[in-house]
Amino acid sequence: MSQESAQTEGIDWRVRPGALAEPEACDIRLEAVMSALSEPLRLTIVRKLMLESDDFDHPCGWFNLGRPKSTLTHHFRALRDAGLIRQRQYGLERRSRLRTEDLDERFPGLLQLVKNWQGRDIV
Amino acid sequence: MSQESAQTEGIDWRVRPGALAEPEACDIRLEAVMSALSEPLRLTIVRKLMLESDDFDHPCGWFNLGRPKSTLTHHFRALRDAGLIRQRQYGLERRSRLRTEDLDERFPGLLQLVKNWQGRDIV
DNA sequence: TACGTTGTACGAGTTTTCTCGAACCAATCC
DNA sequence: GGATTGGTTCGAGAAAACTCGTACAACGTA
Repeated sequence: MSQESAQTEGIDWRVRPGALAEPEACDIRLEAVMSALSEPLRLTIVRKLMLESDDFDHPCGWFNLGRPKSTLTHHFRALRDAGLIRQRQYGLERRSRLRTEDLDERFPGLLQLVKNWQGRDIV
Repeated sequence: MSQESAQTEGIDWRVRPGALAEPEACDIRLEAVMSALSEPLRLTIVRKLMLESDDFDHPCGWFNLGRPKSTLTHHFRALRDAGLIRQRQYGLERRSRLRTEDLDERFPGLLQLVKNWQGRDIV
């Protein structure tokens, strides 16, 4: 899914300027969400967004994940493609936020599972 | 994890005769569960067990999945290793049932997500 | 004993995912 | 302009997952 083709896929970039391509809420698939959350690093990201974000958007650096930038790009893209996070361009930074409303509506109870997760320390 | 070593891992085969090695309820990991459920065929299996099993155990053939036997072995083992199903040997058949109580206790709401799943038809 | 049934183990081929370096791009700031 | 910053893309290597054929084992039955 490219940003160029997103217009034809129903995403209105005039309403959410700077937003990167993502699936519509109704197109978020359970398999994709499960797959995205099967990775400890991505679980960490989602959980941190949920517990510490205070409704603001955060750039990748905020997460302190201790991995090279290209690795982070990979995982954030996986989360965005699966419909878990929304990313917007703010100047240099690409800020992420959890799609809480969409996920709660589509998969009620899912985020609570992530919230209760006790992962082994990765970082 | 082999059946031989399971005794030392805390599974008491005298209490659940014929049961194959599986993780204890408290050892079921969210990542593993998510990974197991990221596969449409396995989602299908779990959902079918949940909706149609009537509390009985079912052999692989019951599911009518239209895949070679070795493929099914692979997926059922993945589900068992992740802690989603329990398998017991009944003579020739290896019957599977969902670990509903364990899953509801450990990850409340998870099974409901699977229940609501609308997968594309695979079979 | 021979056969059909249910399922395992092994191995191979294919595909996907993860990881990360290197080069690069765009915005900001001195 | 030049350096810094936050991030992308590409490509490659390594690891994992999926699929399936083949061979095999155990059980029941004719």
